[in-house]
Amino acid sequence: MITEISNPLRILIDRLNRRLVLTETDRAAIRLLPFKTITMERGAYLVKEGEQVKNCGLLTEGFAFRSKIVGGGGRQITSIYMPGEPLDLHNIFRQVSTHSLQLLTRGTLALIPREAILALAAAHSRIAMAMWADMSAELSVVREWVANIGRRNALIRVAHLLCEFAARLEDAGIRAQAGYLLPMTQDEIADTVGLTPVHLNRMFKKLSDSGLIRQRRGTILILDWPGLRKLGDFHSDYLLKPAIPVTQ
Amino acid sequence: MITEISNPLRILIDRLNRRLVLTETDRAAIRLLPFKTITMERGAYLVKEGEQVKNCGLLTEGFAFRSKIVGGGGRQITSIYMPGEPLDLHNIFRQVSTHSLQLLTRGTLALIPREAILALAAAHSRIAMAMWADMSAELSVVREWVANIGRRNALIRVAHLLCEFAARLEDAGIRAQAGYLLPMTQDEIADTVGLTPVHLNRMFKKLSDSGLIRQRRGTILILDWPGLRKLGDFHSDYLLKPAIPVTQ
DNA sequence: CGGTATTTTGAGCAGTGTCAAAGACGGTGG
DNA sequence: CCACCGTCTTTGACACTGCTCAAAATACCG
Repeated sequence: MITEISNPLRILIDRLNRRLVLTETDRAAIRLLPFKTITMERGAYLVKEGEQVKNCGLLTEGFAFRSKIVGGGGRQITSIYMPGEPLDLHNIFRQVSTHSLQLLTRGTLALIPREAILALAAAHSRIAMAMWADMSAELSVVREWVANIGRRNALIRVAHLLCEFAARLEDAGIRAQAGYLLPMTQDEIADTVGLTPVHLNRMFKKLSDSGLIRQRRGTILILDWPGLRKLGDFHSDYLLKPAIPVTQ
Repeated sequence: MITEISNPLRILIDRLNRRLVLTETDRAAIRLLPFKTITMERGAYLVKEGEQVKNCGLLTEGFAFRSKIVGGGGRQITSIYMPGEPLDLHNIFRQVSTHSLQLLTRGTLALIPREAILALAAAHSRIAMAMWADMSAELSVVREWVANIGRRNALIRVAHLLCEFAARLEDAGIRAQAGYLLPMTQDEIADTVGLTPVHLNRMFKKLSDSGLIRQRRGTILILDWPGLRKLGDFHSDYLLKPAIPVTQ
């Protein structure tokens, strides 16, 4: 039972199937993918900026993030990945990664050779489409981040991010609307929303003081979900929607 | 000859082929896609936030952009599209658009029914993969924008955007490194880089004063490309790379 | 229990935004 | 061809958000 659930390929199938309904043939093909499982520590690099990408990682446990270092030395996090999400479907079409991918917590990954994924997609169009759809969902989130960072002030920006995490965790089947474990330091959150750690901290305090959340290291308690949602200008419509069936 | 070149489906084939090499069968299938051509004025909406998406647009002439309105009324532009680029491969997997798509200039589009694209991709895996790869390239640009807006100051941010446009235009076969027509008002550019029009204007002036560029309405002359590149912390590696062949 | 990483607070400052008005440009109608 | 008008750009003065630097307080870990 546990092996069933924790089988990485099963997780991948479920995930893709939520994007676009797969046939039994598709599923069977995915189940044949070669992979190896590894466990890595918090902070470990899966891919470094400028490195060759050989594998596509599937995050079976733990959290990860993608980041980019700019000229001045600043770091910007451009995606956060939650347990069960496939990584690096992104870099699959390029030889060299343009940013880093690291674990936010200790985590377990299934590494699938890039070539195997490409061959699978080439052989099964629905799988290619599901991966395309998965990337489409990710793009949608990244666009929202552009809007969030570009056009919302610090307080709203932080509130928005907290809402997004809650919503995505719920999507992943983890109850989070009342609060959740957020395995990020304030430094990391600051690099996600384009603020200074110091200023981020002040915004957290403001959110706490207004009774919307309560926070301890790594934990966010949401005391007033509607309020946080409203303040954060959060509308979940940019997130994943139910899969569409493809009638061929 | 002209019909050859301006045939929207030929443009689409070329574009996808740059992402991932297509076979003759794939090309033939694309050539059979139904489409209708329309010409629209500057500012016209292709899709509005919240609207149903029925077609996938291919921009044969002109420029377009995608934008999102946030709660406070601000607008953030999340993508700029150049002539020859396919639009809305993005929204193809969702019933309702989460942002608007508008023309930046008068432009011509080929509208291809969403269903036809989906059926095509389902029937030809390489085409699905090419579209996926195309979206991957777009995601890469949007990520860079997150880093640009989140972690670079106003001056660098603007310089970076100007470099990106030059590079993308060159990619599209338009000589631009010495200067180009940039069909955007300063208001629009400001909404792209997350600045106020007033402040954007000052940054433009600064770039002019330091001899890097010269600008007149809608035209950017690049006087010192290496200098602009350096100031703008611009490295083109996040942009489109040559297509990879798929050996199946 | 000590050492290190993280969070919190303070004070002062810089960068960017706001508001307002003047200039320039480009299109239109007479 | 000119005058007018609306849009876009430019400039100024000032306010405020968010950043910097520095230090203290707190949590975590061996």
